[in-house]
Amino acid sequence: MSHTARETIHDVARRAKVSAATVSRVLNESATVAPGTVARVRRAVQALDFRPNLAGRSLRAARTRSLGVVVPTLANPVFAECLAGVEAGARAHGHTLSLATTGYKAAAEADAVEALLRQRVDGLVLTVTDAARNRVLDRLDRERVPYVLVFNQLARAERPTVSVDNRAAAREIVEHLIGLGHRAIRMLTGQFRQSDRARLRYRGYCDALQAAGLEPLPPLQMPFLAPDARLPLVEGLAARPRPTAFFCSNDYLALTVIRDLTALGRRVPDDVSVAGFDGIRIGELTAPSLTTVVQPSERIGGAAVELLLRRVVDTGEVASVALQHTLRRGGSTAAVAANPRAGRALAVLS
Amino acid sequence: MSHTARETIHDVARRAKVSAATVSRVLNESATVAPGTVARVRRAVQALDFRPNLAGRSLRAARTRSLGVVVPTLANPVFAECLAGVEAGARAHGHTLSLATTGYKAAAEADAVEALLRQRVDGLVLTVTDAARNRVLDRLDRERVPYVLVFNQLARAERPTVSVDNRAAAREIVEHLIGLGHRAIRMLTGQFRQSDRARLRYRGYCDALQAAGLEPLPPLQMPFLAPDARLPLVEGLAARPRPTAFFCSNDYLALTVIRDLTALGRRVPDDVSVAGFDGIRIGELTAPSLTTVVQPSERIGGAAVELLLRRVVDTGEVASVALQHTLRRGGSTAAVAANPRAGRALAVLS
DNA sequence: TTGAAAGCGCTAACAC
DNA sequence: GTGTTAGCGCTTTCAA
Repeated sequence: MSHTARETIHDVARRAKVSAATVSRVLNESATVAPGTVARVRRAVQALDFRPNLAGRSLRAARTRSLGVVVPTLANPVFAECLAGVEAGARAHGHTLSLATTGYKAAAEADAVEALLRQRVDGLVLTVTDAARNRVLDRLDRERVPYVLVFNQLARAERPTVSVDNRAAAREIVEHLIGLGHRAIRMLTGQFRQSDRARLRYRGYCDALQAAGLEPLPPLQMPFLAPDARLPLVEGLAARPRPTAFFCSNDYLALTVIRDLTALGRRVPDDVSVAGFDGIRIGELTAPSLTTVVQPSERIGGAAVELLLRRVVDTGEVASVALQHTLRRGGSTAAVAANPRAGRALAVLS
Repeated sequence: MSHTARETIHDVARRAKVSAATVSRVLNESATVAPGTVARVRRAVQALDFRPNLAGRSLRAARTRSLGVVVPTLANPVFAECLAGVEAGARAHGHTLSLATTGYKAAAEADAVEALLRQRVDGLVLTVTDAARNRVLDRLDRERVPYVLVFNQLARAERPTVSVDNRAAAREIVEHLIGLGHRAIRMLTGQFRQSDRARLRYRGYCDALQAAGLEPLPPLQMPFLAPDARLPLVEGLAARPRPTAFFCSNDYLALTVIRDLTALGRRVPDDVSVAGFDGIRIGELTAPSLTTVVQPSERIGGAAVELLLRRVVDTGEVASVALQHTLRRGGSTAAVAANPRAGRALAVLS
């Protein structure tokens, strides 16, 4: 054993000349204890520097006052921001947090959840690749483990989620691009298989184009963090009609794409416009700031914790929360002149 | 209780017609068990979908196979990147992770550590405001709790740390600025009280200026996330000599400063140069990319876990690791012409 | 190679 | 109000 063995509740009891049960009552304020006794116990706790062992407590009490969080990656700040919200919420409610990441892999999702359940977390906050068909979530349902999905969104609210309206939001930002005069707009996403959000956002993209009487183009799917991630982009640039704008399924991808476009000799926003989705804080700091859909990621995390701890979840009623998104009209989106020459957007900062 | 009670090790034992002790031995591979018995036990585990309760295990075994992480904030991606490294390391070693953030507040540091110790984590990875004089760390030392500091750096390696050589790295980046022709270079930092790293980096700044025969200027300290954070910057711009470059104690601050400078009508890098410290990934994606010192943040987190789990830490020998930094020469740092007119840097992209 | 028994630290049920 | 008792689920002696 590495660190020194600590006093137990019995040591405190002995010193305060009470029973262990009474110490427990004082510590948890779980029953009325005579003021004098409380004082003696508190003094003993202080004197011995007593630190309750939560393993003992949770074994007996069958709850841990801990929550588990499962997100695909921390490399994308949108998840870090959400995590910050979850952490603050958990702390506000006196709960601790266990964290696992999955790298967008379904097998890793199962492992992460399993590890968290062995710890007997009181609930889970997670973002999964596909919320609609998901063995892990099916299991959680069967075992009645309270959980809330964040960012994931379901058609008929089959599971508890906290998200924005992805489809409507995507439609809005693409309509914004269309409003700027763009006609050839292409969507760039991660692997659809890995993100139900991306699929919804693609539908929003289609909605916007169709409403404007334009033909939606197939999405360009990029691999997650792959070295040759630039290839699909080169294809996209070569395709006809020559795109004047790219709508990316998330901000992190959008920033990468802007960098790659620049490296390929295209000027953003002068030659081509790029819009994102997420509203990560860093996107505000680029100049001009990234045009995007802003999700309240931190509040999404906080709301998930509220749902979980208010026990709204395991009373059987599925509570799905849709939070409001906003648009950020950054300067990175160039307006296209009324009749742009094909493949060349005029640089008019919006 | 919310979720259904699960089978215990005794249920498995009964089904496999062995004792609980034998099941434990199979699960932990802690003793040789007859092959036939192993098979029967494994089958029973499968059939019952047995999930060991880690609370029971840790109570008895006096170890949890969990690590605690304490960082100031997740809003700054440098900590998220480090956390990703810690998480991957912990997972690779079969450990789970508990997370707490402190908002750079010493009181919150104490609370976070206390909560983690009640969980009896096997070790801690943390970034504190001040590693040299720190009651919480003193306590951890006294109680022989294994821990490793990340990013914090100490003069005489009094405590185990993983960091870059902050002073030398800061000196290098400032020398880079000087090499570009800058003479009036001002340092912008968060509150010194909240970051020993910032103090070391200021010394590196001073080193560079003095070596070049220039007079170091006092640092401009900005409050963490305060709404009036722009004020010190306005002062800084007004001061004489008029600065042509700012060295920021971290990238997140640098990006904020670039945004604020732009809002104040200064063009970066044309009118004024800005350099950062950290090398957060997003900084690469801005155009032109942020000039900065790159710390291997993810590797720092991973190395901390290695130190912790290799038990290098609690064998008494303090192991401090200095990892190599690199410079990223972004385009955001303008070179100053040989004899710049006062307060006006010429826009020559480096 | 396996089982029986004890106990890790805590709290809930019951008695007084 | 407070103490006694029992036991949460697991591992670790010890004995066979």
